Amino acid sequence: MKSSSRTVQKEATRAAILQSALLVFSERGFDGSSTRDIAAHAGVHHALIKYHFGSKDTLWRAAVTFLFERQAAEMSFDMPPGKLNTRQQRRDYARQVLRHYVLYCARHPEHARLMMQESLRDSERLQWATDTFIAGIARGSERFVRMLQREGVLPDVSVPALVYIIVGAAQPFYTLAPEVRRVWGIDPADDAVIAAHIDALLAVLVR
Amino acid sequence: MKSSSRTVQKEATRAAILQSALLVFSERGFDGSSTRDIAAHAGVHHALIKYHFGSKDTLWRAAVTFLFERQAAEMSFDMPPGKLNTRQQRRDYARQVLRHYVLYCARHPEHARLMMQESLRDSERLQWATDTFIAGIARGSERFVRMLQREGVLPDVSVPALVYIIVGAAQPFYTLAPEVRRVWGIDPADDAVIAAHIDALLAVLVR
DNA sequence: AATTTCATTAGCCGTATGTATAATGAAAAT
DNA sequence: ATTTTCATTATACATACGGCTAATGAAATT
Repeated sequence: MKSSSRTVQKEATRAAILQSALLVFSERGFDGSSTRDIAAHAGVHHALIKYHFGSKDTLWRAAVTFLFERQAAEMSFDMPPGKLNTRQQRRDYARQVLRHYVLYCARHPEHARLMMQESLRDSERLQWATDTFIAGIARGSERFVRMLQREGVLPDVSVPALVYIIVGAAQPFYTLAPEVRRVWGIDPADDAVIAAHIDALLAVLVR
Repeated sequence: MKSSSRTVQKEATRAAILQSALLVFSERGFDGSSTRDIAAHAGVHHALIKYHFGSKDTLWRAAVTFLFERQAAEMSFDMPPGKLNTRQQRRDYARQVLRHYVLYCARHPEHARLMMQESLRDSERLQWATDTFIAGIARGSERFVRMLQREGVLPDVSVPALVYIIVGAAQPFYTLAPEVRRVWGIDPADDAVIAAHIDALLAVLVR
């Protein structure tokens, strides 16, 4: 565990580039982002991107990996063991999971922004992201939705459609925050606005 | 009304460029799209973009104008006059409007794709689009939602949140079609899949 | 104190970009 | 038949891009 002055600075530089990449990639997409912009935003020379990440493509993959690992760390879809016996308990659990998911979307809108950019068209990057992260999450979402369907919390309709309805109800309000601000004059980063959105989402989805 | 051989060909070229721009802009975003790509995809020389549209920026505005004018032509939020007296009539009207909106999203996924790309960050283009088109549509959506709230069809919660929940429930299933295909193995362009999505959306939203 | 390591920077290369101007040639007008 | 119009193409230009190599210099090691 070496933590020399140089090593610390190196990690700081790497982290700064990664954070800058998250922001730029999520707002401009892969093709619209330039490594020079990302480097400038991080306050370093653009050659450091090759040094720390190898290439623009590898940097993108590192950014996506960071996003999904953070999501896995902040979100936990695991059911509390043996505590989901009654229907009311499962409904409360559903509410809690949805609430946490919306809060994650609100706190980290760049996650959905970046992935959305890549999911608009098929590409090798999308294939890698789906194989590596999204497919597993989708399987978890499917189990979650089916459980709620068994309890009558969600209607007994197409599961993929329901998953995208839930995700679509949660994400766009924050990913499209610039539009929301302009059109509605409210700020999706405001805690009160987030609370109102959670209320609305739970009122619509959970019954 | 002149329709000489040259004029006809000119309009055909203009239309080909516009359609190509819709596709490329919607998949790659403004910064990620190149006028040479758009021209090549339309099978014409890239200098014709300047000739017909002036600049890349003006071409983008022309594409957006085309999208919203087509939406206005294909969608009609106007209520059938004097036919919305009973609560059941209004509920059926809500179902019909939502059904048509989902069908529009399914038929023309490039519309939401293109606008989404631009709504991820604030820009002069977003400001122009909101002022010119989106603000008016938002006001119509607000009236629509409030009407459904009065009827008890939608819960009495934040209107902007509800609008984005509805739009988010309808759009992403089609804008993110490449992801849906990879992750779920179904095709959101398939009529049966669309019908299932509409059923799911109405079951969740309209009560 | 001398040497080595290595994170960072400077700068080049081939290509791609948006835009502008001149050239072309077939259709339209005379 | 000749001239004019104008949609289209060819070409040029300055800038920006991703990727790469060499230079730098301060920290780490000897």
